[in-house]
Amino acid sequence: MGLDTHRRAVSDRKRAAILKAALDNFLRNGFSRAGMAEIAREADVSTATLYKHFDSKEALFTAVIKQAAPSASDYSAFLAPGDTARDILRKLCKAYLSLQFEHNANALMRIVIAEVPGAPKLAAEMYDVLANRRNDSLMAVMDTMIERGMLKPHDAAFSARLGGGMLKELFVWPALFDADFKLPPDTDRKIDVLVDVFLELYGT
Amino acid sequence: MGLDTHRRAVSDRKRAAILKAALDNFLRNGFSRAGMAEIAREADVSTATLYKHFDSKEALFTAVIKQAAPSASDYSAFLAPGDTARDILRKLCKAYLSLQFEHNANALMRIVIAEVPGAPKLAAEMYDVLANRRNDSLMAVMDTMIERGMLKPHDAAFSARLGGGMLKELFVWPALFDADFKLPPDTDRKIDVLVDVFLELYGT
Amino acid sequence: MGLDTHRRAVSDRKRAAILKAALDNFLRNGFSRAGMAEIAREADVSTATLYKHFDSKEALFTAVIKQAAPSASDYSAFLAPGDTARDILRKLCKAYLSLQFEHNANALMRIVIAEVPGAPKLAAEMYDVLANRRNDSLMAVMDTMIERGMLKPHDAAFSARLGGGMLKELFVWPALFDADFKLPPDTDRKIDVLVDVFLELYGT
Amino acid sequence: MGLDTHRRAVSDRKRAAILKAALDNFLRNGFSRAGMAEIAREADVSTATLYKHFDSKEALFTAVIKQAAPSASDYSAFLAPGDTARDILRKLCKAYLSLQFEHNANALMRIVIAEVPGAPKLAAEMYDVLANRRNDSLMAVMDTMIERGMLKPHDAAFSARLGGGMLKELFVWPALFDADFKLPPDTDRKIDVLVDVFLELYGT
DNA sequence: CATGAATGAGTATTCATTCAT
DNA sequence: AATGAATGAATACTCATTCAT
Repeated sequence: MGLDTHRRAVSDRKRAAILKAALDNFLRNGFSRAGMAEIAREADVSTATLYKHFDSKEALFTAVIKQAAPSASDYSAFLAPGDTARDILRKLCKAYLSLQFEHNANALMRIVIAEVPGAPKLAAEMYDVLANRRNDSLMAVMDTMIERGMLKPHDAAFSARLGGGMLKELFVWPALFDADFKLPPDTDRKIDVLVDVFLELYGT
Repeated sequence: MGLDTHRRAVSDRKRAAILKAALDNFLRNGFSRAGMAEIAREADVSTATLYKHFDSKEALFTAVIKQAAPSASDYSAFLAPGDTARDILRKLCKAYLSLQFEHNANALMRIVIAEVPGAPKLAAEMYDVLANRRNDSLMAVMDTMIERGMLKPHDAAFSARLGGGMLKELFVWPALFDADFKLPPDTDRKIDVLVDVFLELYGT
Repeated sequence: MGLDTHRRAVSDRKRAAILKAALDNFLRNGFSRAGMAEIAREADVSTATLYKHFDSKEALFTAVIKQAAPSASDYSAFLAPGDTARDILRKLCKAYLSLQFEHNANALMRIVIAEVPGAPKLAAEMYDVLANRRNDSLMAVMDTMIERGMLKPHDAAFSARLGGGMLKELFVWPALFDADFKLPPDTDRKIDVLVDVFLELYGT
Repeated sequence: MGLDTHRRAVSDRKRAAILKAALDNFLRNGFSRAGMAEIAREADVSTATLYKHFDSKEALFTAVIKQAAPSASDYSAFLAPGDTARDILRKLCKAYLSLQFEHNANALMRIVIAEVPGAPKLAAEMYDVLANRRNDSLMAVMDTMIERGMLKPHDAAFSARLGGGMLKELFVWPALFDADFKLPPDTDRKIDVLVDVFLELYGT
């Protein structure tokens, strides 16, 4: 038991080290230029051990993506009692962006997109996580806001996409084409404008 | 002289053949999986000749992208005399999408995005062509529409991005993650909804 | 003591399991394609235990071969009282072939032959078992038949080889080059012909 | 033309060098232990060039075997006018053995046998060359000897196999299990004995 | 004494690029 | 100017063997 526990612990530590090294390497080099030997070396692990944990380069990549991909956070936490619709929408936007700009989500998306022709399934999964699920979360929040009379009744599935699309246009799209893109200083102001537009359409 | 002319002509023809073969190959395989030997073979040219024309795989890639990037069409042609604002906006949307979905623009964007870390300048140029210039064109149209009283006065630079962002969200974003994505059958209806939203915001 | 006995028994059982698994694996895959890890797994034993019993892959191979080599059966049992020379020779042939085609003797020979350059001593031993000893047995039977007047006096050491050679030509040689070779349906008829030839040479 | 001729010549020389180096290497190491890089180095050629000439290790091996395998010589040359049956049979035996013991035929056969489980087709081809075709040649000679009254009428297809089987038993079989086996000094005497046996069965 | 995770050397194959003709 | 054969470095993956627990 003590043995097994220890082994499990060591194994988990190695697995984590591999995932970290792999994330670094993939971010630096993309998928095809990343090298298994280099990843193993950077994780202080032999190549064989690496392959014990992950069957192939693709499997490793998938694991990296799945771990690093921003999981859909629970936006319902944003429905604080005293907040106005404007407050909530602002917070949603900021949460969306922080989710996207932390954890290297933009860079990972670039890599996934690069692999679309070779790994369509992976790309589809990523799209599901990055777009569909996050949209569902947003939609749930809006439905609640409608129920509470904070937004006028409308198709929240659509307006959620609309909101997401506006954010992407201003912040994600440029980041896709520029590895050095950072959220600009006037981000808050831009978010305010977007929220205004949204409220003009759907506010009560 | 006639000889030189002839040689030049032959050389130009080969260059064109190489560019075409390379485009095909990059679209099929992405950058890293594309092969210089295969491109040369498909262009009916020796590898040495290929390297006479393009110094490296990267140089060839850059040339291919620059040539293939869809040039910003002149949207001003859409300002037909008898059209309503709704008519014009609809046509704009369709023109935008046809530009995006023909000539493999989605696939090209995928490849460029994939190479962002390795070729940042190229990516920036592409973004300029694919986003900024097209936005400028859209903005010009909208400015005219404002002048003509078809839209209420507003910041057209912003509303043009808003419109582009909405289109991308519904049609370009999914295409980025799915090589087989086609414009859905209800595209026209969706465009109508987007136009409605736009007009609710900016219509007179 | 009882403990030691028990341990010894367990150890012997594991050793036997390893040998069995190894034989299976070598027969399926040949020497170089066989894998120590797979053998250990199939023997329900850890690789370390496997190496406790056998120092190396080669050592394991040697042990497997030595155990699996068909021991020279006692052909003297075939000298039944009422049988004619023809009867006895027929039975000898059939016994020879059954020894060769059961217990994977052909496959074993293939593997040993394959490893001749790497394990010359083992191969020599195998040849001794597979050819010399069996020939000695045959020779002994023939000497007895000569004594009893069932064959005319001659060099039995040679005629025994002659008989073995004829059988090998028809049945063993093809099996060496075809893993799926089975004894043909007309085997008995062919044996009769061979016996006829033999009797024409050495019969009384 | 001059260019092409030169290139062809260089290419052929390299191909030959590769085949020679590969033969050496396969004989030394067998199939699985042989290394493409080492073969390339020994042939003074890059690995890529090696792969230009032969698609894979298996393809190279097949080519080596096919080139080195002793082609069925034309035994009809042995039917000299003044020779007795005994003379002819002796010469046939010697020719058979010289074919088998030159050109490393025994070692090559060992390698092919080793690869039977992994490359059954190759093994079948080898068997055809090494056994069937040579037997056909022998049979043809015997048929002629029968026609000329030098042997009594009989099934030459069978007697040819019989003769081949006897030779194999004495000379090829031991060579298969002993890489250092050489034709013994009393080979001629043994051949004489075999010929005697054969003539006792089929002589006139 | 048994375990199985870890090792690291080893291998076939590919590909952008160069160079002799 | 054009060829295409040649290069050699690079890479994902395997496997017999060892060692800490």
